[in-house]
Amino acid sequence: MPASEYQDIRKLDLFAQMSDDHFTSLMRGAYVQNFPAQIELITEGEPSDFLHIVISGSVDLFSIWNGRETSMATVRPISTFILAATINDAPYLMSARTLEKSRIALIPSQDVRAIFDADSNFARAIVTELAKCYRSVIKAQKDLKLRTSLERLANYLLRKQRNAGGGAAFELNYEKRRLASVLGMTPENLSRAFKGLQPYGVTVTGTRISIDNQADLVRFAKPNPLIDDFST
Amino acid sequence: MPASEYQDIRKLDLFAQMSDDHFTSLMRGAYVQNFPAQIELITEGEPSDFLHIVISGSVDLFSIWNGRETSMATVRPISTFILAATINDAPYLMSARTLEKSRIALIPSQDVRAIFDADSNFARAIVTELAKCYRSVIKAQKDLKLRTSLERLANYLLRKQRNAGGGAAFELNYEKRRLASVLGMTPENLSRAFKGLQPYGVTVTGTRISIDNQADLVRFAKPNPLIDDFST
DNA sequence: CCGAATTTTTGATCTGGATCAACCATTCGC
DNA sequence: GCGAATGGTTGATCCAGATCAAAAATTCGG
Repeated sequence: MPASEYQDIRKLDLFAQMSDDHFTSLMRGAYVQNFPAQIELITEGEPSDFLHIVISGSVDLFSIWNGRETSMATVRPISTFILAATINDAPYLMSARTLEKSRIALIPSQDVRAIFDADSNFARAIVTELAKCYRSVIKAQKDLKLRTSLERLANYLLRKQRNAGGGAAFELNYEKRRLASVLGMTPENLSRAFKGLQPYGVTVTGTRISIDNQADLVRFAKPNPLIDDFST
Repeated sequence: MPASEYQDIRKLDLFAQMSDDHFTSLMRGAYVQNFPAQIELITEGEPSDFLHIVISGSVDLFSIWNGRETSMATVRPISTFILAATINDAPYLMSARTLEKSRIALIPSQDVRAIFDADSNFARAIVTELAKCYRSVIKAQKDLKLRTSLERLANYLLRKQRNAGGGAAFELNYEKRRLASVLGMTPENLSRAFKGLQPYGVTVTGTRISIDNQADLVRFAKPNPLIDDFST
């Protein structure tokens, strides 16, 4: 692994406080890889051999039962996924695929468990991360159960806008059918939903979104930190 | 706190392995209270001052947005709730209210965080518990998103049957309206769903369920360990 | 650049489950 | 034991979103 990347990982909340020794031994078995879009990284039911960390890009966690598929969550940089399975040495509950070109770090699960027991700062950080993951799932569930698809899209656009820098126009960086899946709806309904947001000043040109009337859209979307704020 | 309850709490996975000293000091700041039905215990958005443990009765975790309310989970004895908020010292994401007369233990969150740092067995137990909670939420979400209400009920009955010893007949120990809420449907639809399972050999007499054709019901329900097995 | 494959959009229809409104069946307080 | 409250069932209607079908737009391999 390149030294610069090594330092980048070291800076993550998860690893920042642990001892040098432990960090080094954790990284000895780790590697970082680039993946194109639409690559299946893990499959539900398999044993959890590696803790995954999204360095850049984004990953869709999804699940299949009886021929039906549903998207469960999106993981964005910089965050781990399948931490719970790693910790409990249990099979993955979800499959994961890249939504776009992504850079992923993989750390052997047994190393994570071993160092967890040896380094209390690392243990503390794991707990914080796990609690964060738990809370984001709850937020996603609230988004899904309390909002219509139109409201979900409106709030998604506002979040996206914010982490694109806050300007009126920004790029949607994946295909609309993927976005539909992420938002828990069909491509047809996403298309209709975009039309439904026109009265609130949203214009769509290909993958470019423009929010022409911020106040109106916010009034309609009613964003709420207990659903939309990923930092808490 | 009565000695028997003290022992019950001590037996929880979360507290079983920690030192006597630390357990005692954790309990010193704790108190136990009886609440009537329909009392709001916590409100989403508030800071998480106490870790809650349901000793008897049951508690509904729910959330409200824009005038709409949805039930997120039901907590039954003996288990904790809002552990993630306690650990991260973050605001509650859900509100909680008693469904029936309930006895609840409250442990100051700052004590939990302090002992977490001092007792590594407790830290380990917290992580395991948190990972378990995370995985149950994921399973519940898969149950909800991938299955129809009829399929959810069928799988619920099979799980319940297994817990009750595996015999063909067993008692439903919930009121049906509570069961409906747990399964994420209205009482009306639960009633219809029970009728819908008759062709698969399910008969209902009051709160007594009888599964007359196990193979048929299993073939319809398609239970899956990655959704229905609460132990992993 | 061109034709084919893939997305996206639009329109029509269907469906699972919610809601509303009655009507039975228990349970409970007096 | 009786009326009232609560819980459960049944039927009718409604709605968000899925599905199906087909046209329009875009992307991509050669």
